[in-house]
Amino acid sequence: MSIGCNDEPGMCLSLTDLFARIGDKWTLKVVDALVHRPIRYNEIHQAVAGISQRMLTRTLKGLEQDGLINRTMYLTIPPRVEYELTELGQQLIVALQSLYDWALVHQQAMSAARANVARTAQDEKLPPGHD
Amino acid sequence: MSIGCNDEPGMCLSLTDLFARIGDKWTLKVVDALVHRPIRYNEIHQAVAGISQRMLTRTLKGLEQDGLINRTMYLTIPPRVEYELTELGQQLIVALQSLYDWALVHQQAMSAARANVARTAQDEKLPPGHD
DNA sequence: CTGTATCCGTGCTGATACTG
DNA sequence: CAGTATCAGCACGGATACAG
Repeated sequence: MSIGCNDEPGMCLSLTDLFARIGDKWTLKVVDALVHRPIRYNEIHQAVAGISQRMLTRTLKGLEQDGLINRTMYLTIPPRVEYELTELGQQLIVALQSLYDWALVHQQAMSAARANVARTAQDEKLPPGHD
Repeated sequence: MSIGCNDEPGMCLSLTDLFARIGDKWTLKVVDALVHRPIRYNEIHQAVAGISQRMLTRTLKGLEQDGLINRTMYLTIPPRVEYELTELGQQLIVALQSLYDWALVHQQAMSAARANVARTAQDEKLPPGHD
């Protein structure tokens, strides 16, 4: 059982590198916006709350570079650009599912642990034996 | 098929939040160092190439807060502190496995796509039709 | 509509020095 | 050995203005 992030150089590039690529602030959300069907630039912009044009364009470019999405441009007036997941992109979604499932089940445990630590830290700050 | 990052607020917190927690520069590598057995601070420091004391301590604290690892301190001289994965942490490793498998299979495709794009970009910069 | 270009603040990170 | 404290650099991301 290992995820091989400190083994040989070749192994390290896999998970760590994948996270470096899709683990940023927006990529996952943008990908999620494309899950169901091809979708236009502005639609993504609306679907992904809070993203700026700059970041949306950057994220889409990155995903396109990695072969996870396709960009299709229609030279109409006004112009129209659609983005869709490639086969590779769809398979990534599938691979992410198990992690998603884990997160659904265990995020509560993580939050609880975090809250517990926070509470303990609070206690430490109280004057000892002030009863 | 969805990873629910733009759905209701409750869903969005799962995968995105998980990535926010373990998707940073070091967490995965530190976790990987703990996979096999309890391990001491300095051992991790050596196992995870390039990490600074500051980042190692921070990362360990974060993992401990999330309930993914346990810290055990032995008040010997010199002091000795061991870190180990909790049940939760070990289950996370399992969940990461499928993503790891995917990465192993497809990172080549992603790299290829990236290289292809880079080459295309090069072509665009060349003077057209100069034989 | 679909981007690009620029500026700028913030936060992450590494380096270094210090402590129990 | 196992951290903590402080500072400085830089990359990331946001806001805004502009372009095809």
